[in-house]
Amino acid sequence: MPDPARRNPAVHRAVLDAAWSLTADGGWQAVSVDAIAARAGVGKRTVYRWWPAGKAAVVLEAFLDRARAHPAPVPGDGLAALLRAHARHFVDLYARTELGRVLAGLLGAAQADEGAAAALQVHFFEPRRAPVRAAAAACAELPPDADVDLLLDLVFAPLHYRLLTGRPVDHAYADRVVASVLGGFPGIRPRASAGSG
Amino acid sequence: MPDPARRNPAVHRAVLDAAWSLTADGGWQAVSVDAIAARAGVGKRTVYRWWPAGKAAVVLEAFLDRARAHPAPVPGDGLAALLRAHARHFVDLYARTELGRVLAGLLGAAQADEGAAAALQVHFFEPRRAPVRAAAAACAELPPDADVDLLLDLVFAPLHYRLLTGRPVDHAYADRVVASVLGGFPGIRPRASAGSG
Amino acid sequence: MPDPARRNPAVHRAVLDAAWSLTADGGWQAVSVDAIAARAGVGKRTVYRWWPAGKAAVVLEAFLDRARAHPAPVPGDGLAALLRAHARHFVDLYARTELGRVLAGLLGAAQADEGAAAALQVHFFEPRRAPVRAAAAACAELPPDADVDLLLDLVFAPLHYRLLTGRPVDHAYADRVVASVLGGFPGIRPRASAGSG
Amino acid sequence: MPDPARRNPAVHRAVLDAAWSLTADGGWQAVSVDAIAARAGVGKRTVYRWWPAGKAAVVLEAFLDRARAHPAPVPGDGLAALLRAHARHFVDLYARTELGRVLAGLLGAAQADEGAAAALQVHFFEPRRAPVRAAAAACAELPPDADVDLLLDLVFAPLHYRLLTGRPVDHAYADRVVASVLGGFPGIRPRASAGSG
DNA sequence: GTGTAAGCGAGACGGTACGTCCTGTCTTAGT
DNA sequence: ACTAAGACAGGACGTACCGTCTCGCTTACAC
Repeated sequence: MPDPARRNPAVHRAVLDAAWSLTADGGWQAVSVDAIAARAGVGKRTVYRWWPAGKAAVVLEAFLDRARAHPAPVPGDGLAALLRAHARHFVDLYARTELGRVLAGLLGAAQADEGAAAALQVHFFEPRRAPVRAAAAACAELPPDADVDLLLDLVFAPLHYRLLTGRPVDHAYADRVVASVLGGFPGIRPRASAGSG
Repeated sequence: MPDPARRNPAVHRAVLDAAWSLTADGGWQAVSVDAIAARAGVGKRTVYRWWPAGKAAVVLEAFLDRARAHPAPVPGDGLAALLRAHARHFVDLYARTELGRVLAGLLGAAQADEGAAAALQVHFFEPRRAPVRAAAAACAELPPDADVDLLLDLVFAPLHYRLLTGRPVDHAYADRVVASVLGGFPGIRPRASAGSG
Repeated sequence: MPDPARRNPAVHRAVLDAAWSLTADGGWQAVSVDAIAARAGVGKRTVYRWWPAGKAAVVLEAFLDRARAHPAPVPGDGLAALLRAHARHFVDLYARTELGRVLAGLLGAAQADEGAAAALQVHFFEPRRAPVRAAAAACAELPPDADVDLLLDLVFAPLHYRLLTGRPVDHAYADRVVASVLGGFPGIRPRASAGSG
Repeated sequence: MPDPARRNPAVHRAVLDAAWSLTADGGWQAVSVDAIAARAGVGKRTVYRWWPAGKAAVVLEAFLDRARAHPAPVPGDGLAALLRAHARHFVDLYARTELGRVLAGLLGAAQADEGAAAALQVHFFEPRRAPVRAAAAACAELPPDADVDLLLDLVFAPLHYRLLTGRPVDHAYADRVVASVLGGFPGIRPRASAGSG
C-alpha cells in the first residue's frame, strides 16, 4: 500500500484523463491498462500501484471525476419537485452525455468483478442516494415510517433499467415515472369486484 | 452459414451443458470459449460454427434453456394479481437460483457488446414482456390509452435494479413494488400548499 | 507438449530468422521474446509453445542452424593435422563471424540458467567434441589409455577462453596452442636441479 | 561523480554483504539492485551512486572482497611448481567454494555487458595474471622470448572452461594440465611417417 | 456403392491484454 | 551533501483468451 502523500498529482491527472479520453473515443472495450498507460505516458506499474484493481477502478475514478462537474440540482419545494429534479438530473447526465455509456460499462463490469461492484456501490450509488434519501425523508408529505429506499428504487430503477437495456430516456419519461410513483399509475379504474352487486 | 439440419444434437447439448456447468462453478468470468470447448469435449471451431458471437451467445442459450424449465405463472384475476404473480415469478427465478447471477452477467456483457445486447433483447426481454404486456392491456382496470410499457418498467425495473446492484430481492419487496405502482407510494399526504392560509 | 507433426514449418523458420537477425543487429541483449515474435510476425504464445525455455532456446537453435552451414573440416593425416584443422575451424567460425558473439552470449546466459546450460551441452558441445574425440582416439600417435577428453580441453579451452574474455583469436594462436599441447611448451629448458651436483 | 571521501563505510559494507548473501542464497539470478538495496537497508540511489554500472559491479566488488581472503600461494622453486601451485589455488577457490558460481555468473554477465567485461578484465583477470606472469618470466627454464601469456592461457583456460561448462575440476586435473603443457601431452608417439620405408 | 461435402475433435496460429518484475533516474524528507 | 525510501517510465516476462485457420477423421447425402 503506497503512501498517498508521495503520489505525483500530474501522473494522477494524466492517468484519469487518458482513461477518460480512451473511453470517449472507443467505449468501454477500447480501454485497457496498457492503453491507459501508453496514452498517459506512464508505466503500467504506476497504474497498478494506485489502482490495484485495474481498469475498472481507473475508469470509475475518471467517471466520478467527470460526474462531479455536474452538481446535483437544487429543487423547489415538495417531494414531487425533489424527485422530479433528481430524475431529470439523471437524464441530463447519463442520457445526454457519454457518462451514460460509461456508467453502463461500469455496471456491466461490476457483474463480473466483486471489487468493482463494491467500489461502485460505495463511491457512486451510495453517495448519490444519501442526499436524496435525506431530503425525501425530511418532506412533510412522507409518513415517518415510509420506506424511503423503496421510494428511491421506484424512481431511479426505471431510469437505470432503460439505460442498461439501451432504450431512450428523457425528461418526459422521468416526469411520468415520478408522477406514477407518487400518485399511482394514472387512470387505473377500480376493478368491478366479484362482490359488487 | 452452416446447415442446421446437419447439426449434431449431442454436440449442441454438450456445449450448453458445459457452458452452464462452468457458469455454475465459477460464475461468469470462469466461462470462456476455450473452457466450454474443453469441458464439452468439442473443438472450438464447432462452438464458433453454431454460436459465431462467442461465449455470450452460448451462455445466453444455456440460460434460456434453463429458464424454460420454469414456466410463467397463471395468475388470478385482475391487474394487481397479474403483476404480483409475474413479479414473484421473477424473484423465484432470479433471486433464488443461479439464474440470477447469470442474467446479471449477461446484462453486464451486453454493456460492452452490441450483439449480446441485441440478442438479450430479442430472445429474453421481449419474449418475457410481450405476454405480460398483452395480459395487462386486456385488464379492464387499465384505460385504453395507458402506457403499458411504462407500467412494466415501473414494476420490473426495481427488481432488475436490485439484482444488478447486488441487493436482496424477495416476495415482500415485489409485492410492495406492485402495490406502490398501482396505488401510489403508500402514506403520501397532500402537501400543505403555499396558498392554503 | 505440443505435437511436432502439427508444427508449421514456415513459422519455425520465421522465428529462427527473426532471432538471428535481432542477434546480428543488436547483440544478445537486443533479443527478447517480444522482439522475436514481433519481427517474425508471430504470437508470443507460439514462441513459448515450441521453445518453452524462452529466448535462450530460440537463439541456441538459430545459432546451431547457422553453424550447420559450416561443416567441420576434413583434416589431413595425423593427430597434429587433425587438431590444427579443428582449432582453425573454430577460429574461422567463432572469431571471424557473428557466431562468436552469439556463442559467448549463450554461454553467458547458461551461467544463470540451468536449462540453457544443459541444452548447450547436449546440442552444441557434445556433438562438436564427439567426432573430434573419436578421430583423435583413432590416431596411432595416441597411446590407448590416453585421456582424450583432457587433450580436447587443452586445445579448445584456450580458444573459448580468449573468446569469452574478449581477446583476439587467430590461426597463428590456434597453431601455437596445438603445437604446445602436443610437443610441450616450446623452449623449456630443464631446470638446473638443486641435487644435480 | 560523488566524492569518495564522503562515502559512508558502513553503507559500503552493508551493500557488499547484502550482494554476497543474496548470491549465496539464490545464485546470480537472485541478485537485483532492488534486492541488494532492500537487504542492505539502503536506498537504490545509493547503490547507483557508488556502483553506477549496477548489479554486476556490486557483485564483482563483493566477489573480489571475498576472494581477497584467500591469498595467492607461495610456491616452491621452478616453473612447474609455480604453475601447479596457482592451478591448485584456482581449484581451491573456485571449484570448492561458492566463489566459482559467482565467477561464472560474472563472466556470463560480461558477455552481454561491455562495462562488466572491462571491469572483470581490469579488476580480476589482469591482477591475477600479472604476478604469475612475472614469476614465470623470472624462471630460468623459460627462454627470454617465450610467450608467457600463451603459457598462462594454456594452464588457466582449461580450468575456466570446465568451470563454465559445469564440469568438475580438481587438483588431479590441474596437475595433469600443468604437466601436459610443460612436457607435452603424455605418451605421444612420433607418427610413422609416409617415407619411413 | 461411392464420392464428396459437410460436421467434428484437436489444436496451432496472430493478436491483445493481463499483472509482475527489474532497471536506472528522479524526488522528497531526514540527518 | 549523503542517505532511506520509494515513485516513476520503460520494457520484458510468461499466461489467458480471442477468433481464425488447418489438419484428419467420420458421417451422410447425392450420384
